[in-house]
Amino acid sequence: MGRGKIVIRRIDNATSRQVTFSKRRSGLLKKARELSILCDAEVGLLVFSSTGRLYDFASTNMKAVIERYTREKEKELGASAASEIKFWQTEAASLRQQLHNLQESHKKLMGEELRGLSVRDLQSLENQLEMSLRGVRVNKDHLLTQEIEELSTKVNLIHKENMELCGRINIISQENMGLYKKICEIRGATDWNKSLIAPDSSNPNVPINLELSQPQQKDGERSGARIPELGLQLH
Amino acid sequence: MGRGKIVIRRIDNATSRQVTFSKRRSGLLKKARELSILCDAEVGLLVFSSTGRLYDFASTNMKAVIERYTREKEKELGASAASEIKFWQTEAASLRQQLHNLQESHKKLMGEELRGLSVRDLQSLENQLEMSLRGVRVNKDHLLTQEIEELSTKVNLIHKENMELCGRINIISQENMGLYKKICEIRGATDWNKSLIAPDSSNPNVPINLELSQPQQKDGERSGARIPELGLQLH
DNA sequence: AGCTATTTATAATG
DNA sequence: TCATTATAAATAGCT
Repeated sequence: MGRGKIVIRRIDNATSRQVTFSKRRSGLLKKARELSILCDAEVGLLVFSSTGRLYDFASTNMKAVIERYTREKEKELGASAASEIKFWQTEAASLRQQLHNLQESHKKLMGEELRGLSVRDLQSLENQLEMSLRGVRVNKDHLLTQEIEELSTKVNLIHKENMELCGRINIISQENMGLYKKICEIRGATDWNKSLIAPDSSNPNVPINLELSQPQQKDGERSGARIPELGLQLH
Repeated sequence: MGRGKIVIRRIDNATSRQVTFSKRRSGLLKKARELSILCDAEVGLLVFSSTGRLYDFASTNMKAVIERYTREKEKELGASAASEIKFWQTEAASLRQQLHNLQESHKKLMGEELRGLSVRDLQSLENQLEMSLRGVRVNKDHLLTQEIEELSTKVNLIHKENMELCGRINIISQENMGLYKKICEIRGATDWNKSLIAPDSSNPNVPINLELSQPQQKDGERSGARIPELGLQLH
Protein backbone atom coordinates (compact mmCIF):
# COMPACT_ATOMS: atom_id res chain seq x y z
CA MET A 1 0.00 0.00 0.00
CA GLY A 2 2.39 2.58 -1.15
CA ARG A 3 4.09 3.81 -4.25
CA GLY A 4 5.86 0.47 -4.44
CA LYS A 5 5.54 -2.99 -3.03
CA ILE A 6 7.96 -3.97 -0.25
CA VAL A 7 9.12 -7.25 1.17
CA ILE A 8 8.69 -7.73 4.89
CA ARG A 9 12.26 -7.75 6.18
CA ARG A 10 14.25 -5.46 8.43
CA ILE A 11 14.74 -2.03 6.80
CA ASP A 12 18.47 -1.44 6.65
CA ASN A 13 18.41 2.34 6.35
CA ALA A 14 18.03 3.62 9.91
CA THR A 15 16.26 6.83 8.95
CA SER A 16 13.79 5.16 6.67
CA ARG A 17 13.26 2.46 9.31
CA GLN A 18 12.50 5.14 11.88
CA VAL A 19 10.04 6.83 9.46
CA THR A 20 8.31 3.57 8.66
CA PHE A 21 8.18 2.73 12.36
CA SER A 22 6.51 6.02 13.10
CA LYS A 23 3.88 5.60 10.38
CA ARG A 24 3.12 1.92 10.87
CA ARG A 25 3.10 2.26 14.64
CA SER A 26 0.36 4.88 14.52
CA GLY A 27 -1.48 2.74 11.96
CA LEU A 28 -1.23 -0.29 14.22
CA LEU A 29 -2.38 1.60 17.28
CA LYS A 30 -5.29 3.03 15.29
CA LYS A 31 -6.30 -0.39 14.05
CA ALA A 32 -6.00 -1.87 17.55
CA ARG A 33 -8.32 0.82 18.86
CA GLU A 34 -10.75 0.30 15.98
CA LEU A 35 -10.85 -3.44 16.58
CA SER A 36 -11.56 -2.98 20.25
CA ILE A 37 -14.37 -0.53 19.54
CA LEU A 38 -15.94 -2.22 16.54
CA CYS A 39 -15.87 -5.73 17.97
CA ASP A 40 -16.15 -5.06 21.68
CA ALA A 41 -12.78 -6.75 22.31
CA GLU A 42 -10.23 -6.17 25.05
CA VAL A 43 -6.98 -5.25 23.37
CA GLY A 44 -3.53 -4.57 24.72
CA LEU A 45 -0.70 -3.55 22.48
CA LEU A 46 2.90 -3.04 23.54
CA VAL A 47 5.52 -1.68 21.17
CA PHE A 48 9.16 -1.05 22.01
CA SER A 49 11.06 0.85 19.34
CA SER A 50 14.57 -0.31 18.49
CA THR A 51 15.77 2.67 20.51
CA GLY A 52 13.87 1.34 23.56
CA ARG A 53 11.00 3.78 23.64
CA LEU A 54 7.65 2.36 24.70
CA TYR A 55 4.34 2.93 22.93
CA ASP A 56 1.25 1.18 24.17
CA PHE A 57 -2.46 0.97 23.75
CA ALA A 58 -5.00 -0.73 25.94
CA SER A 59 -8.71 -0.73 25.27
CA THR A 60 -9.41 -0.66 29.00
CA ASN A 61 -6.29 -0.72 31.15
CA MET A 62 -2.98 -2.39 30.46
CA LYS A 63 -2.64 -3.80 33.96
CA ALA A 64 -6.05 -5.41 33.66
CA VAL A 65 -5.24 -6.79 30.22
CA ILE A 66 -1.95 -8.25 31.39
CA GLU A 67 -3.54 -9.69 34.50
CA ARG A 68 -6.26 -11.25 32.39
CA TYR A 69 -3.58 -12.65 30.13
CA THR A 70 -1.59 -13.89 33.15
CA ARG A 71 -4.63 -15.55 34.63
CA GLU A 72 -5.37 -17.16 31.29
CA LYS A 73 -1.81 -18.47 31.07
CA GLU A 74 -1.88 -19.58 34.70
CA LYS A 75 -4.82 -21.78 33.88
CA GLU A 76 -2.63 -23.33 31.21
CA LEU A 77 0.73 -23.34 32.96
CA GLY A 78 -0.08 -23.36 36.68
CA ALA A 79 2.45 -21.16 38.40
CA SER A 80 3.23 -17.51 37.74
CA ALA A 81 4.26 -14.31 39.43
CA ALA A 82 0.97 -14.06 41.28
CA SER A 83 1.28 -17.57 42.61
CA GLU A 84 4.90 -16.86 43.47
CA ILE A 85 3.81 -13.90 45.56
CA LYS A 86 1.23 -16.12 47.17
CA PHE A 87 3.86 -18.75 47.84
CA TRP A 88 6.11 -16.28 49.62
CA GLN A 89 3.19 -14.81 51.53
CA THR A 90 2.24 -18.27 52.74
CA GLU A 91 5.88 -18.97 53.57
CA ALA A 92 6.12 -15.77 55.58
CA ALA A 93 2.88 -16.51 57.40
CA SER A 94 4.05 -20.00 58.28
CA LEU A 95 7.40 -18.75 59.51
CA ARG A 96 5.68 -16.04 61.50
CA GLN A 97 3.49 -18.67 63.14
CA GLN A 98 6.46 -20.86 63.98
CA LEU A 99 8.28 -17.84 65.33
CA HIS A 100 5.31 -16.90 67.47
CA ASN A 101 4.99 -20.39 68.92
CA LEU A 102 8.67 -20.53 69.66
CA GLN A 103 8.59 -17.07 71.23
CA GLU A 104 5.78 -18.19 73.52
CA SER A 105 7.71 -21.28 74.53
CA HIS A 106 10.85 -19.20 74.92
CA LYS A 107 9.13 -16.77 77.24
CA LYS A 108 7.91 -19.65 79.37
CA LEU A 109 11.42 -21.06 79.54
CA MET A 110 12.68 -17.63 80.55
CA GLY A 111 10.13 -17.59 83.32
CA GLU A 112 8.08 -14.81 81.74
CA GLU A 113 4.35 -14.59 81.09
CA LEU A 114 3.49 -17.51 83.34
CA ARG A 115 0.03 -16.17 84.07
CA GLY A 116 -2.64 -18.41 82.63
CA LEU A 117 -0.67 -21.61 83.09
CA SER A 118 -2.13 -24.39 85.17
CA VAL A 119 -0.28 -26.04 88.04
CA ARG A 120 0.20 -29.05 85.76
CA ASP A 121 1.77 -26.85 83.06
CA LEU A 122 3.98 -25.15 85.60
CA GLN A 123 5.01 -28.51 87.00
CA SER A 124 6.07 -29.78 83.57
CA LEU A 125 7.85 -26.50 82.88
CA GLU A 126 9.65 -26.81 86.20
CA ASN A 127 10.67 -30.37 85.32
CA GLN A 128 11.91 -29.21 81.94
CA LEU A 129 13.92 -26.40 83.50
CA GLU A 130 15.35 -28.74 86.08
CA MET A 131 16.38 -31.12 83.34
CA SER A 132 17.90 -28.30 81.34
CA LEU A 133 19.68 -27.04 84.40
CA ARG A 134 21.02 -30.50 85.14
CA GLY A 135 22.23 -30.78 81.55
CA VAL A 136 23.90 -27.40 81.68
CA ARG A 137 25.53 -28.19 85.00
CA VAL A 138 26.76 -31.56 83.80
CA ASN A 139 28.24 -29.81 80.79
CA LYS A 140 29.80 -27.09 82.89
CA ASP A 141 31.20 -29.55 85.40
CA HIS A 142 32.60 -31.57 82.54
CA LEU A 143 34.28 -28.48 81.15
CA LEU A 144 35.62 -27.50 84.56
CA THR A 145 36.92 -31.00 85.26
CA GLN A 146 38.59 -31.01 81.90
CA GLU A 147 40.15 -27.63 82.60
CA ILE A 148 41.34 -28.86 85.98
CA GLU A 149 42.86 -31.92 84.41
CA GLU A 150 44.64 -29.78 81.89
CA LEU A 151 45.89 -27.51 84.62
CA SER A 152 47.03 -30.49 86.70
CA THR A 153 49.03 -31.80 83.78
CA LYS A 154 50.49 -28.37 83.34
CA VAL A 155 51.34 -28.15 87.03
CA ASN A 156 53.02 -31.55 86.97
CA LEU A 157 55.00 -30.52 83.96
CA ILE A 158 56.06 -27.26 85.51
CA HIS A 159 56.88 -29.00 88.75
CA LYS A 160 59.16 -31.41 86.90
CA GLU A 161 60.73 -28.44 85.15
CA ASN A 162 61.20 -26.86 88.54
CA MET A 163 62.87 -29.93 89.95
CA GLU A 164 65.21 -30.01 87.00
CA LEU A 165 66.00 -26.36 87.46
CA CYS A 166 66.68 -27.01 91.16
CA GLY A 167 69.10 -29.73 90.21
CA ARG A 168 70.87 -27.39 87.82
CA ILE A 169 70.95 -24.73 90.53
CA ASN A 170 72.56 -27.15 92.94
CA ILE A 171 75.12 -28.11 90.33
CA ILE A 172 75.87 -24.48 89.55
CA SER A 173 75.99 -23.66 93.26
CA GLN A 174 78.55 -26.38 93.86
CA GLU A 175 80.49 -25.16 90.84
CA ASN A 176 80.24 -21.73 92.41
CA MET A 177 81.53 -23.00 95.74
CA GLY A 178 84.46 -24.61 93.97
CA LEU A 179 85.22 -21.38 92.15
CA TYR A 180 84.88 -19.42 95.40
CA LYS A 181 87.35 -21.71 97.16
CA LYS A 182 89.76 -21.35 94.22
CA ILE A 183 89.46 -17.55 94.44
CA CYS A 184 90.13 -17.71 98.20
CA GLU A 185 93.27 -19.69 97.57
CA ILE A 186 94.37 -17.18 94.90
CA ARG A 187 93.46 -14.33 97.26
CA GLY A 188 95.42 -15.97 100.12
CA ALA A 189 98.50 -16.06 97.81
CA THR A 190 98.28 -12.54 96.29
CA ASP A 191 96.27 -10.74 99.05
CA TRP A 192 94.02 -8.97 96.56
CA ASN A 193 90.95 -6.72 96.88
CA LYS A 194 88.73 -8.40 99.48
CA SER A 195 85.41 -6.77 98.57
CA LEU A 196 85.44 -7.75 94.90
CA ILE A 197 83.91 -11.19 95.13
CA ALA A 198 82.03 -12.07 98.28
CA PRO A 199 79.39 -14.78 98.84
CA ASP A 200 75.94 -13.21 98.44
CA SER A 201 73.78 -13.80 101.50
CA SER A 202 70.60 -13.48 99.40
CA ASN A 203 71.76 -16.34 97.23
CA PRO A 204 72.45 -19.24 99.55
CA ASN A 205 74.14 -22.19 98.04
CA VAL A 206 71.97 -24.68 99.89
CA PRO A 207 69.43 -26.56 97.72
CA ILE A 208 66.38 -24.40 97.01
CA ASN A 209 63.28 -25.17 99.05
CA LEU A 210 60.51 -25.60 96.43
CA GLU A 211 57.25 -23.82 97.11
CA LEU A 212 55.32 -26.25 94.96
CA SER A 213 56.03 -29.61 96.45
CA GLN A 214 52.56 -31.11 95.88
CA PRO A 215 51.53 -30.54 92.28
CA GLN A 216 47.93 -31.88 92.73
CA GLN A 217 46.84 -29.34 95.33
CA LYS A 218 43.90 -27.12 94.16
CA ASP A 219 43.95 -24.01 96.31
CA GLY A 220 43.65 -21.19 93.76
CA GLU A 221 45.22 -19.76 90.65
CA ARG A 222 48.93 -20.51 90.36
CA SER A 223 49.66 -19.71 86.75
CA GLY A 224 53.28 -20.79 86.98
CA ALA A 225 55.64 -21.71 89.76
CA ARG A 226 57.92 -18.79 90.40
CA ILE A 227 61.56 -19.58 89.82
CA PRO A 228 63.76 -17.86 92.39
CA GLU A 229 66.02 -15.42 90.64
CA LEU A 230 69.56 -16.57 90.94
CA GLY A 231 71.27 -13.20 90.72
CA LEU A 232 74.63 -14.91 90.25
CA GLN A 233 77.06 -12.53 88.63
CA LEU A 234 80.46 -13.93 87.79
CA HIS A 235 82.87 -11.50 86.16
CA MET B 1 -11.37 0.19 2.80
CA GLY B 2 -14.30 -1.73 1.73
CA ARG B 3 -17.42 -1.44 -0.39
CA GLY B 4 -18.63 1.28 1.90
CA LYS B 5 -17.25 3.60 4.53
CA ILE B 6 -18.03 2.77 8.17
CA VAL B 7 -18.00 4.76 11.39
CA ILE B 8 -15.92 3.37 14.22
CA ARG B 9 -18.50 2.27 16.76
CA ARG B 10 -19.56 -1.07 18.19
CA ILE B 11 -21.16 -3.25 15.51
CA ASP B 12 -24.63 -4.14 16.75
CA ASN B 13 -25.17 -7.23 14.62
CA ALA B 14 -23.41 -10.05 16.47
CA THR B 15 -22.66 -12.12 13.38
CA SER B 16 -21.27 -9.26 11.42
CA ARG B 17 -19.29 -8.17 14.49
CA GLN B 18 -17.82 -11.65 14.76
CA VAL B 19 -16.89 -11.60 11.04
CA THR B 20 -15.31 -8.19 11.27
CA PHE B 21 -13.45 -9.27 14.43
CA SER B 22 -12.03 -12.24 12.60
CA LYS B 23 -10.89 -10.22 9.60
CA ARG B 24 -9.51 -7.24 11.44
CA ARG B 25 -7.87 -9.37 14.11
CA SER B 26 -5.80 -11.22 11.53
CA GLY B 27 -5.02 -7.91 9.85
CA LEU B 28 -3.89 -6.44 13.16
CA LEU B 29 -1.73 -9.43 14.02
CA LYS B 30 -0.18 -9.32 10.55
CA LYS B 31 0.58 -5.64 10.86
CA ALA B 32 2.04 -6.14 14.33
CA ARG B 33 4.35 -8.80 12.95
CA GLU B 34 5.29 -6.63 9.97
CA LEU B 35 6.10 -3.71 12.25
CA SER B 36 8.30 -5.83 14.48
CA ILE B 37 10.18 -7.22 11.46
CA LEU B 38 10.45 -4.08 9.37
CA CYS B 39 11.45 -1.78 12.20
CA ASP B 40 13.24 -4.16 14.54
CA ALA B 41 10.76 -3.43 17.29
CA GLU B 42 9.63 -5.61 20.20
CA VAL B 43 5.88 -5.96 19.92
CA GLY B 44 3.34 -7.66 22.12
CA LEU B 45 -0.32 -7.78 21.18
CA LEU B 46 -3.10 -9.21 23.31
CA VAL B 47 -6.65 -9.52 22.03
CA PHE B 48 -9.57 -10.94 23.96
CA SER B 49 -12.69 -11.48 21.87
CA SER B 50 -16.04 -10.49 23.35
CA THR B 51 -16.58 -14.21 23.93
CA GLY B 52 -13.39 -14.35 26.01
CA ARG B 53 -11.10 -16.13 23.60
CA LEU B 54 -7.47 -14.99 23.63
CA TYR B 55 -5.40 -14.19 20.57
CA ASP B 56 -1.90 -12.93 20.98
CA PHE B 57 1.25 -12.07 19.12
CA ALA B 58 4.69 -11.38 20.51
CA SER B 59 7.69 -10.59 18.36
CA THR B 60 9.94 -12.42 20.79
CA ASN B 61 8.13 -13.82 23.81
CA MET B 62 5.09 -12.43 25.57
CA LYS B 63 6.52 -13.00 29.05
CA ALA B 64 9.63 -11.04 28.09
CA VAL B 65 7.58 -8.24 26.56
CA ILE B 66 5.35 -7.99 29.61
CA GLU B 67 8.34 -8.07 31.94
CA ARG B 68 10.00 -5.35 29.93
CA TYR B 69 6.80 -3.36 30.12
CA THR B 70 6.55 -4.02 33.86
CA ARG B 71 10.12 -2.94 34.43
CA GLU B 72 9.50 0.17 32.37
CA LYS B 73 6.43 0.97 34.46
CA GLU B 74 8.31 0.17 37.66
CA LYS B 75 10.83 2.82 36.79
CA GLU B 76 7.89 5.21 36.55
CA LEU B 77 5.82 3.96 39.44
CA GLY B 78 8.34 2.37 41.80
CA ALA B 79 6.85 -0.78 43.23
CA SER B 80 5.33 -3.69 41.35
CA ALA B 81 4.99 -7.42 41.34
CA ALA B 82 8.72 -8.06 41.11
CA SER B 83 9.51 -5.80 44.03
CA GLU B 84 6.60 -7.31 45.89
CA ILE B 85 8.12 -10.74 45.41
CA LYS B 86 11.43 -9.36 46.60
CA PHE B 87 9.74 -7.83 49.61
CA TRP B 88 8.21 -11.12 50.63
CA GLN B 89 11.43 -12.98 49.97
CA THR B 90 13.28 -10.56 52.25
CA GLU B 91 10.53 -10.88 54.81
CA ALA B 92 10.76 -14.65 54.74
CA ALA B 93 14.55 -14.56 55.02
CA SER B 94 14.37 -12.23 57.99
CA LEU B 95 11.78 -14.37 59.72
CA ARG B 96 13.80 -17.47 58.99
CA GLN B 97 16.83 -15.82 60.60
CA GLN B 98 14.84 -14.81 63.67
CA LEU B 99 13.42 -18.31 63.86
CA HIS B 100 16.86 -19.83 63.62
CA ASN B 101 18.26 -17.61 66.37
CA LEU B 102 15.34 -18.37 68.61
CA GLN B 103 15.64 -22.08 67.92
CA GLU B 104 19.29 -21.97 68.93
CA SER B 105 18.43 -20.15 72.13
CA HIS B 106 15.55 -22.52 72.71
CA LYS B 107 17.78 -25.56 72.39
CA LYS B 108 20.18 -24.08 74.90
CA LEU B 109 17.33 -23.45 77.31
CA MET B 110 16.20 -27.03 76.82
CA GLY B 111 19.70 -28.16 77.71
CA GLU B 112 20.44 -29.41 74.20
CA GLU B 113 23.42 -28.76 71.96
CA LEU B 114 25.59 -27.35 74.70
CA ARG B 115 28.81 -28.39 72.98
CA GLY B 116 30.84 -25.40 71.95
CA LEU B 117 29.71 -23.20 74.82
CA SER B 118 32.30 -21.75 77.14
CA VAL B 119 32.15 -22.08 80.91
CA ARG B 120 31.12 -18.42 81.02
CA ASP B 121 28.24 -19.08 78.59
CA LEU B 122 27.18 -22.14 80.55
CA GLN B 123 27.32 -20.17 83.78
CA SER B 124 25.06 -17.46 82.42
CA LEU B 125 22.73 -20.10 80.98
CA GLU B 126 22.64 -21.79 84.37
CA ASN B 127 21.83 -18.49 86.03
CA GLN B 128 19.06 -17.86 83.51
CA LEU B 129 17.61 -21.31 84.07
CA GLU B 130 17.81 -20.88 87.83
CA MET B 131 16.00 -17.57 87.51
CA SER B 132 13.38 -19.11 85.27
CA LEU B 133 12.99 -22.01 87.64
CA ARG B 134 12.60 -19.64 90.58
CA GLY B 135 9.98 -17.72 88.62
CA VAL B 136 8.10 -20.86 87.70
CA ARG B 137 8.24 -22.14 91.26
CA VAL B 138 7.05 -18.83 92.69
CA ASN B 139 4.19 -18.95 90.24
CA LYS B 140 3.38 -22.55 91.03
CA ASP B 141 3.57 -21.96 94.77
CA HIS B 142 1.34 -18.96 94.37
CA LEU B 143 -1.19 -21.04 92.48
CA LEU B 144 -1.00 -23.83 95.03
CA THR B 145 -1.36 -21.42 97.95
CA GLN B 146 -4.32 -19.85 96.24
CA GLU B 147 -5.88 -23.23 95.68
CA ILE B 148 -5.29 -24.15 99.29
CA GLU B 149 -6.90 -20.94 100.43
CA GLU B 150 -9.88 -21.58 98.24
CA LEU B 151 -10.15 -25.10 99.56
CA SER B 152 -9.86 -23.86 103.13
CA THR B 153 -12.68 -21.41 102.57
CA LYS B 154 -14.69 -24.19 101.04
CA VAL B 155 -13.92 -26.46 103.96
CA ASN B 156 -14.94 -23.78 106.45
CA LEU B 157 -18.15 -23.22 104.57
CA ILE B 158 -18.96 -26.90 104.39
CA HIS B 159 -18.09 -27.31 108.02
CA LYS B 160 -20.53 -24.59 108.95
CA GLU B 161 -23.12 -26.24 106.77
CA ASN B 162 -22.37 -29.46 108.52
CA MET B 163 -22.81 -27.89 111.94
CA GLU B 164 -26.12 -26.45 110.83
CA LEU B 165 -27.21 -29.79 109.50
CA CYS B 166 -26.16 -31.41 112.83
CA GLY B 167 -28.32 -28.90 114.63
CA ARG B 168 -31.24 -29.71 112.39
CA ILE B 169 -30.61 -33.41 112.86
CA ASN B 170 -30.68 -32.96 116.62
CA ILE B 171 -33.91 -31.01 116.37
CA ILE B 172 -35.45 -33.60 114.11
CA SER B 173 -34.15 -36.38 116.35
CA GLN B 174 -35.78 -34.79 119.36
CA GLU B 175 -38.97 -34.34 117.37
CA ASN B 176 -38.60 -37.98 116.43
CA MET B 177 -38.16 -38.97 120.05
CA GLY B 178 -41.25 -37.03 120.93
CA LEU B 179 -43.22 -38.69 118.20
CA TYR B 180 -41.88 -42.08 119.18
CA LYS B 181 -42.99 -41.58 122.76
CA LYS B 182 -46.40 -40.47 121.53
CA ILE B 183 -46.69 -43.58 119.41
CA CYS B 184 -45.68 -45.73 122.39
CA GLU B 185 -48.43 -44.12 124.39
CA ILE B 186 -50.91 -44.73 121.58
CA ARG B 187 -49.61 -48.28 121.19
CA GLY B 188 -49.90 -48.85 124.90
CA ALA B 189 -53.54 -47.73 124.75
CA THR B 190 -54.67 -49.62 121.59
CA ASP B 191 -52.03 -52.45 121.51
CA TRP B 192 -51.57 -52.25 117.71
CA ASN B 193 -49.12 -53.93 115.34
CA LYS B 194 -45.81 -53.98 117.22
CA SER B 195 -43.41 -54.40 114.25
CA LEU B 196 -44.68 -51.48 112.18
CA ILE B 197 -42.67 -48.68 113.75
CA ALA B 198 -39.55 -49.61 115.72
CA PRO B 199 -36.50 -47.49 116.62
CA ASP B 200 -33.83 -48.09 113.96
CA SER B 201 -30.52 -49.11 115.51
CA SER B 202 -28.59 -47.77 112.51
CA ASN B 203 -30.08 -44.33 113.09
CA PRO B 204 -29.23 -43.37 116.64
CA ASN B 205 -30.94 -40.36 117.99
CA VAL B 206 -27.88 -39.12 119.82
CA PRO B 207 -26.15 -35.98 118.34
CA ILE B 208 -23.96 -36.91 115.32
CA ASN B 209 -20.25 -37.08 115.97
CA LEU B 210 -18.72 -34.86 113.24
CA GLU B 211 -15.80 -36.30 111.32
CA LEU B 212 -14.56 -32.84 110.34
CA SER B 213 -14.07 -31.02 113.61
CA GLN B 214 -11.04 -28.94 112.57
CA PRO B 215 -11.77 -27.24 109.20
CA GLN B 216 -8.14 -26.02 108.72
CA GLN B 217 -6.48 -29.44 108.73
CA LYS B 218 -4.77 -30.32 105.44
CA ASP B 219 -4.53 -34.07 105.30
CA GLY B 220 -5.76 -34.87 101.81
CA GLU B 221 -8.70 -34.44 99.46
CA ARG B 222 -11.99 -34.23 101.22
CA SER B 223 -14.29 -32.89 98.47
CA GLY B 224 -17.38 -32.69 100.68
CA ALA B 225 -18.35 -33.84 104.13
CA ARG B 226 -20.73 -36.75 103.85
CA ILE B 227 -24.12 -36.14 105.39
CA PRO B 228 -25.39 -39.24 107.14
CA GLU B 229 -28.62 -40.44 105.53
CA LEU B 230 -31.44 -40.21 107.95
CA GLY B 231 -33.65 -42.99 106.65
CA LEU B 232 -36.53 -41.83 108.81
CA GLN B 233 -39.81 -43.15 107.55
CA LEU B 234 -42.91 -41.92 109.30
CA HIS B 235 -46.22 -43.19 107.96
C1' DA C 1 -15.50 -18.92 3.43
C1' DG C 2 -14.60 -16.14 -1.20
C1' DC C 3 -15.14 -12.08 -4.16
C1' DT C 4 -14.49 -7.34 -5.25
C1' DA C 5 -15.53 -2.46 -5.08
C1' DT C 6 -13.97 0.70 -2.30
C1' DT C 7 -11.60 2.68 1.56
C1' DT C 8 -7.46 3.02 4.02
C1' DA C 9 -2.60 2.75 4.86
C1' DT C 10 1.62 3.87 3.55
C1' DA C 11 6.18 3.99 0.41
C1' DA C 12 8.30 7.15 -2.10
C1' DT C 13 9.07 11.67 -2.65
C1' DG C 14 9.46 16.70 -1.92
C1' DT D 1 8.92 16.00 11.07
C1' DC D 2 5.21 17.25 7.69
C1' DA D 3 2.58 17.05 3.24
C1' DT D 4 1.59 14.89 -1.03
C1' DT D 5 0.35 11.18 -3.90
C1' DA D 6 0.51 6.94 -6.38
C1' DT D 7 -0.25 2.60 -5.25
C1' DA D 8 -0.50 -1.57 -2.24
C1' DA D 9 -3.21 -3.57 1.21
C1' DA D 10 -7.19 -4.17 3.94
C1' DT D 11 -11.69 -4.92 4.34
C1' DA D 12 -17.24 -3.97 4.15
C1' DG D 13 -20.79 -5.71 2.02
C1' DC D 14 -22.38 -9.21 -0.55
C1' DT D 15 -22.89 -14.08 -2.12
